[in-house]
Amino acid sequence: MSIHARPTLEDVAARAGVSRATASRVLNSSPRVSPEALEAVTAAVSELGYQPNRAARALVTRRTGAVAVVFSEPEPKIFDDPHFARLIRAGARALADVDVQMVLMLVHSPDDQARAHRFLAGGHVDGALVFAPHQNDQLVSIVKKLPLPVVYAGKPWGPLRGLHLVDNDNEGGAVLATEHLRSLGRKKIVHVTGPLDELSAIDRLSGFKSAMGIDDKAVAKLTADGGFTKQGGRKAMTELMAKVPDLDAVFVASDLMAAGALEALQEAGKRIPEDVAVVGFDDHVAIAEHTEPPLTSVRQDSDQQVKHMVAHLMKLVREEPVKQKREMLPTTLVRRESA
Amino acid sequence: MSIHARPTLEDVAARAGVSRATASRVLNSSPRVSPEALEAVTAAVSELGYQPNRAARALVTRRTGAVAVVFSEPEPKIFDDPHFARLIRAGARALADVDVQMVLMLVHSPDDQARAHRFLAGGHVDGALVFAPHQNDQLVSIVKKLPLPVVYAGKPWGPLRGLHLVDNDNEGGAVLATEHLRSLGRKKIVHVTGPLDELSAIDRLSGFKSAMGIDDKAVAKLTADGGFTKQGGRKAMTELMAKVPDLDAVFVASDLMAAGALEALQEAGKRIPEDVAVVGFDDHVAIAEHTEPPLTSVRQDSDQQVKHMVAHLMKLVREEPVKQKREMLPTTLVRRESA
DNA sequence: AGCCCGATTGGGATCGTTTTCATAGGGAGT
DNA sequence: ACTCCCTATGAAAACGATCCCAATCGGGCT
Repeated sequence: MSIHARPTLEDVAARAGVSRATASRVLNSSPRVSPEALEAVTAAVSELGYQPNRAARALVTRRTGAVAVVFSEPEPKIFDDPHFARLIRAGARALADVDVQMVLMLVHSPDDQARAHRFLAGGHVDGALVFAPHQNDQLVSIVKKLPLPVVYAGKPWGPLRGLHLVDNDNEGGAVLATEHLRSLGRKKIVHVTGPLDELSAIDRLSGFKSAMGIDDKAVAKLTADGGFTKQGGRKAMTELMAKVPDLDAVFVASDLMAAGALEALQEAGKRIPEDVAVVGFDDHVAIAEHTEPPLTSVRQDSDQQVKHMVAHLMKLVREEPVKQKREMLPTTLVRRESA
Repeated sequence: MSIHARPTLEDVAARAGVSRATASRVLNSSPRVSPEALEAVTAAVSELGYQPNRAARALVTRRTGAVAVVFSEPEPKIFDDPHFARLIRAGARALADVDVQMVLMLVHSPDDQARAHRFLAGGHVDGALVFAPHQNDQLVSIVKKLPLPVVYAGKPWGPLRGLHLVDNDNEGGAVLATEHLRSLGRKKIVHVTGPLDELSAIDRLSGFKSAMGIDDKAVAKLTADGGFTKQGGRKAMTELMAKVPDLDAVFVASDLMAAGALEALQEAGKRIPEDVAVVGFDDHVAIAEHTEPPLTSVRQDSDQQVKHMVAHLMKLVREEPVKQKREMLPTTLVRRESA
């Protein structure tokens, strides 16, 4: 090995006085190595600052050591919603922890879909984490056909048969929120939903419904769609105040919408929580702690979700058995001042 | 080639009736190949749906086909500031366009720095795009020592000798903004700065100073630090209203801060733009178009900046000559209603 | 002593490319 | 007709890991 070249396994083996094969076994923590060999190789590795060559390894193991993280979302939301930034960050971290490279793909247009298809089919990654909540998302049908391990974030639309996913307990969280409002003695509770082409929004709605013990017809009178945006939340809240003038509590299906709803309520002269109690969803700290008053919210731990997704995916990639295809993460209520 | 295995170059060559070497030459668009061979190979490639094996290629070319995109930013900002989401997205897109994988690294803690160092030194990527605007950022000194092509976004702190970077014309943009306010006949113009441990903030300040034609002492009386956050902008604005009660215009060094400043002004009963004209910086559409009133702002095109960074980096990676180490992108004024 | 067995080990093939080097095949120039 | 060169080609050697397979080495039994 020349002075400037990076050391290879050969160099390590030479230094440790063993063969390449043995050195390799140490690196892959095979049990069939003597303690002395193990020590010698370990020492050589750290003395030389050896780092395995990914490409060489990938070539022979037929694994790339990279996974794709795919966000399928019509253009603009990725900018506005801090939720995405958080998920991306969680992904970067969780994957780095298991020493896997993350290939980030943001899919907006049909063009992007085609590109994603080519890439995923091209064997450039060992698996994929897919964030595609919307109904009729072409990407999901594309990905389903691929012979590639995939773990979804939340339920994608369509049949779930055979899909691996990690979901938050949206329904349970909604029940928690609603029951909390009821336990405060609130009688007229309304609900700002997310876009109903996302199952997370639907699940939250159905949690609300069941905690209220009402049917579809009754529920329609108590809800409005806020589209998971701040503006939308504001608008939906205004709408609900017109529809249900005597409302005294609202469960809003996301913190971002709740921030909008709070503004609408306050502009209408309502005091929070005296006149109207408000509960959000996400417990997105950057939002919930800075609203006026601070927002009571249902906590879903996205970091945790992504971590589970990664762990799950790595099992699939290594063809280890997984206990269950679908994991459900609990949600909890975080009380602040708005309810 | 078996039925399910991905085709290799060997398969392509066989089908085209040439040797592996010739097929390879076609793929790398070498000039030394006959038209017939070219056509035959091209046809075979598309018939078989061949995609080169990255690992094999990486192994022999000693290039990974991946670059790191590194953000060095104390924890929380990455969530709040939509600017980051935009940069990340621009990076993902620009790199996908040149068929290079992006490895996203978010560096917050010293631990992260160590990890980044190991990774970058480990030869896992061909180069890096570095976003590290702050003073005394350890990461920059680490990265500088690495024998790795690097392109910075904006000027990192410290000596620029030998560094490659793509910067926005912050100073020019600030001049544009300030002169626009003067041309409206405003007499008492103040400035909300970004954190002065970032050179972009300093450059904007110095543009303001030179357009106002005043010295450091005078400038101190007309400025306050808003830290590039919304809350900070609000606070700085309040401070300035106390310091300069008769102010009739403000140039705010970012749109996010401008949103906060607008709130502060309006709560103090000022009409925009009648009483106080406001100009922001960034032209971050998601913000500037939705403030009340819509915000006049200095446009810097981050997508373009990232694209240039990628192009620049790829030249370095391929060891092609670059005309100039430092590129400066123009900024323009976008008029809306706030000034 | 002779044999077997399990535990370690090393040799060498292999993964799919790129790239060097040698060679074949023509046309141009004398 | 013979050389000279230039172009297009193919054979084969890398690149740096993993892993199959055979070989070695003791130790425990018979």
